[in-house]
Amino acid sequence: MEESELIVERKKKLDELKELGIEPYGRRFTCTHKIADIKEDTGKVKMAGRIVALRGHGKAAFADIKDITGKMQLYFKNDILGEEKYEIFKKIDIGDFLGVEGSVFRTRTGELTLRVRDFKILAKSLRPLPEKWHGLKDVEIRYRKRYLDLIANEETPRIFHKRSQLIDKIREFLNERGFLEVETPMMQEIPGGAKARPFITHHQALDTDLYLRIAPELYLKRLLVGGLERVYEINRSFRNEGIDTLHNPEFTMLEAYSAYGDYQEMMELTQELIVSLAKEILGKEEINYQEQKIDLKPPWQRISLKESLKEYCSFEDFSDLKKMKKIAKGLNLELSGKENGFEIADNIFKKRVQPALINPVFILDYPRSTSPLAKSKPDNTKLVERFELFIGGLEIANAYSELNDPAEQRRRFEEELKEEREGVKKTIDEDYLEALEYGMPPAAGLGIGIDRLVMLLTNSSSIREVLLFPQLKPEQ
RNA sequence: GCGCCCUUAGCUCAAUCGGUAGAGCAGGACACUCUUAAUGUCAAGGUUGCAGGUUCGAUUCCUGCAGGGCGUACCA
Repeated sequence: MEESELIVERKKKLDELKELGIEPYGRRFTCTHKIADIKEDTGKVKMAGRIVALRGHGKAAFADIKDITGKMQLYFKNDILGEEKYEIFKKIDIGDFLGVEGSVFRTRTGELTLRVRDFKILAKSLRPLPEKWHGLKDVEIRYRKRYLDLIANEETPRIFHKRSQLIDKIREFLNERGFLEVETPMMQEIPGGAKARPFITHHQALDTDLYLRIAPELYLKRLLVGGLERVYEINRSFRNEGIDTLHNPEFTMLEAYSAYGDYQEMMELTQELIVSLAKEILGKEEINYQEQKIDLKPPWQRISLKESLKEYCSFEDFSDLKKMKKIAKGLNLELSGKENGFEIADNIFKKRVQPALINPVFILDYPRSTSPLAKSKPDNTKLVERFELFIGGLEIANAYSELNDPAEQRRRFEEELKEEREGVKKTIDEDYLEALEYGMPPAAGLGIGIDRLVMLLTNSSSIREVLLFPQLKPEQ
């Protein structure tokens, strides 16, 4: 590819600097201040950052320099820097990293400005930055070259600060309550804990196929067997499925398990956690998400799956296939005809009910057939003690009372085996069943999609906006 | 996977009922020692995503491909 004229120009300056004996890629520079800490009465200042704007005035110039804490104006003046230094300054481009030294003053217009007495080039930038005023809008470049997005769009670093803060607060919240953070295998012999298509990889030395985990669940519950009563993990899971605004092949999940609890306890914990996160990060209990106002004030509504379908679609009998198919048709749902009652109901739920769940709602009591790791309800073995949490129409959390009866668990796994699914290894995890046979305390388990929670708290419409490097097809 | 839409200068955007692309920013030259989207003057910058087709002529119309966006399906 032909090199752009803009790059040629910058390389020319690079060479000229080298000829003057200036190293354009500097070393350690010790700062006395970050930009945000600089005040009018701050004396001598040494700070570093990236030049983001230049305004020349013949024998003087203003520049804006940016560090992680903010932006400030620099004033370069011929008779302060000296002729020689000023000539070097003229070879500075927007995008260069500079270490500067000087004293603070206010300009005539009142702007806090650093009068530069000396500076060092810390890194020469060879490529032009995106436009200063409109930023970088091309979504593809924003995702592929996130570093440019971070430089050009103020909102982007803000999102990732919030994301980091959120995960921090989750850890704090759980640690305070006696949960132990653990790390369990991402490469698993039998991918369990969900029913998604896994990624396959191969270990050479062991000469065995391994699967990237689709969920950490079965390993975390082995830890309950081992007596670690409260454990959690915040890390990636991988699902080899379609990519859209809510799904990325690798995504971050919180899974937490609490011995001796049940899904009711988890509802309390989940509600408390999310409310406290909103308060800490946004400073309030109301959030705006995609033109919707969401009120997080507890207590949150709890309604069974059946009741929700009754309320929004006026039917409640999962065995009435005829009626459900009619409703599905009315909603323009494409059905293959092979779906069972719940699958149709689930489709109807997703199309009709879920988008209406703006304020937080716990949907309770799912059919046993779709929840092979959940404990049945004592009064109705067709249903399990499970909830999903919806906020802003997004599925945010999934939790249940954990099934700890090994014989029942085996029957559920066997039921599951009957369902064909392409690309999913159909193997019963005997090791897990063995662990249950040693005895696992009754427990509550919770999974929260961290990416979606971040979407909610940053008002992002796509999961890609909250992932630094979302998955895209390779170029070309 | 399917459907619809998008792709023009480094960036942000114009334009063409088919007649050969224009501006701002950035970059270059000159001027300018308090500007802040600095200013003024001048010059430069493009295989209009890629490959074909129709046409005297395609950036525009058509087909295919690539990448992206949105929707839909899979993701219990």
